[in-house]
Amino acid sequence: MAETTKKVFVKSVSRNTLAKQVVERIVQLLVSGQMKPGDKLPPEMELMEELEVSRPVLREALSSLEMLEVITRKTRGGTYFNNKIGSKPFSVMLALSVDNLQAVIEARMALELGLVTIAAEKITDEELQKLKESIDRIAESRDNNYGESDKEFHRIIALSANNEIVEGMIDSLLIAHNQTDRQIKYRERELTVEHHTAIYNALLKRDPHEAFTQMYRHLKYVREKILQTVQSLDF
Amino acid sequence: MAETTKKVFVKSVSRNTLAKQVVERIVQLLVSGQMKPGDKLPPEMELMEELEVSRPVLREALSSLEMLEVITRKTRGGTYFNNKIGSKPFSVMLALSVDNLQAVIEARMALELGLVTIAAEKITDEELQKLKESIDRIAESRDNNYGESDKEFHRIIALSANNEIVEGMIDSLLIAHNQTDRQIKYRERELTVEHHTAIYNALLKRDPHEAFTQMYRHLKYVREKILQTVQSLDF
DNA sequence: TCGGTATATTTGTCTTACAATAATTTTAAA
DNA sequence: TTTAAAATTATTGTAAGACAAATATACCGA
Repeated sequence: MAETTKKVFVKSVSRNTLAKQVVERIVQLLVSGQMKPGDKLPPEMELMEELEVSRPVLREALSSLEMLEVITRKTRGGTYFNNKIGSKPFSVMLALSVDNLQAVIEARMALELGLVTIAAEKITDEELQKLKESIDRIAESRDNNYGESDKEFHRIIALSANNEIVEGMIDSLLIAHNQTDRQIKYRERELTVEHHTAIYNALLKRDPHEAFTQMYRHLKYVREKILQTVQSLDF
Repeated sequence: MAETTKKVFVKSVSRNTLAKQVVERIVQLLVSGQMKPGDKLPPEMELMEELEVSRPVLREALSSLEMLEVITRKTRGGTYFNNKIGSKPFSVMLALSVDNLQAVIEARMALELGLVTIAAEKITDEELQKLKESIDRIAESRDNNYGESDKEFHRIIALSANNEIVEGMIDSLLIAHNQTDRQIKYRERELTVEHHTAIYNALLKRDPHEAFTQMYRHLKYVREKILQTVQSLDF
């Protein structure tokens, strides 16, 4: 408590609240390797002393980290670093882009094009099997309400890339244009099945280029379809 | 203050703190279209009343939203919704994956493969010009210290896709394996220039497939190089 | 050994007070 | 009248302390 001769010099670009500094210091525990994902953090009382901040400030920092899904807190159970990146932060952030449908679609495009390429390198036989089943479900659907199976198809591919960082983002993006998706009147089932099958076959051959090519064709179609539909709704 | 007969029924999967609920409600203002990016939020006092929570709880929620770069706060200036998704949240979250270099690289791969494809549809002449300059800087560098120009090349392409959602993520990813990047002893300048030039030419032709192909070739090389290097350091 | 009960630890929420910042208004000078 | 300086005030930032709620742990009895 004696001296407080620090904190003088960085008056950096974006305002530095105490809570932000605390977040930064806690994150550094991971970056510097002092703590690892899954580790338990000290209780708030200890952290307050160690970091020399009041409880509200500390709690603002911890709340933020919890919202970012970097930590998990449980009453009486303590606070732990999570093991991998979560998906909710993305959906929250995506709220800023709700009125920019094109950005959402193209973000999804960008991700899926990359992921299908990597998936072609890695996909397992079981995943291929599940892919096939999701195609069959679409083909057999009598009504035109196969939206869930459609999403499932894309989700399986994303997961096949087996990348913990990007996994969460896909879901948020797929969900994001759910609303629009639902408004597409003519679901052209046969075309969807044809596209999906082509992608599936490319993955079966473990051919990254072909997988990319087929996915690109498919997503260009989806993009056009969605943007068309929205346009006709807005004007 | 009279009755408090609500909040009874959802005891959902992940524990619902008041702060989280407040975040959700504020985000809904955007999703429902009641408020738009750039809009000013009511001062804390009003929000407390409206949402019927104490100030610390409200402030935990606002802190979280600020950390997610969904809002910006300024002392005495008020609180505003931001206009687009930011990049810092990603770098914070990435802290959980510091020890998973492969995931970082492949996340970058996935994103860049998709982005270069979309960039090929959209890139402007000015951006092409800047790309060419960044290649020249690498070619002319006498030492082997062209890391910045290298990153610049990839950054320009990412920005050319002109997608506000993905923009932020690339920076975080490029920075993330900066450390490793720096440890690569043999920077094979000529090969880098050759790869970059091939990508540039594809973009010049606005050829998405060719752009993808060349970027894939390049990134496969980068991935192998980095993983090799790290392996030789760790063991 | 098992099952229930009590205890204590840890996170969750609220109230109040004051500090710091900067937008706004007022005042004074040119 | 315009401009610049100074005072005011609205708004966010930080702190302290108290109590509530939840539950992991220890304890006790059957």
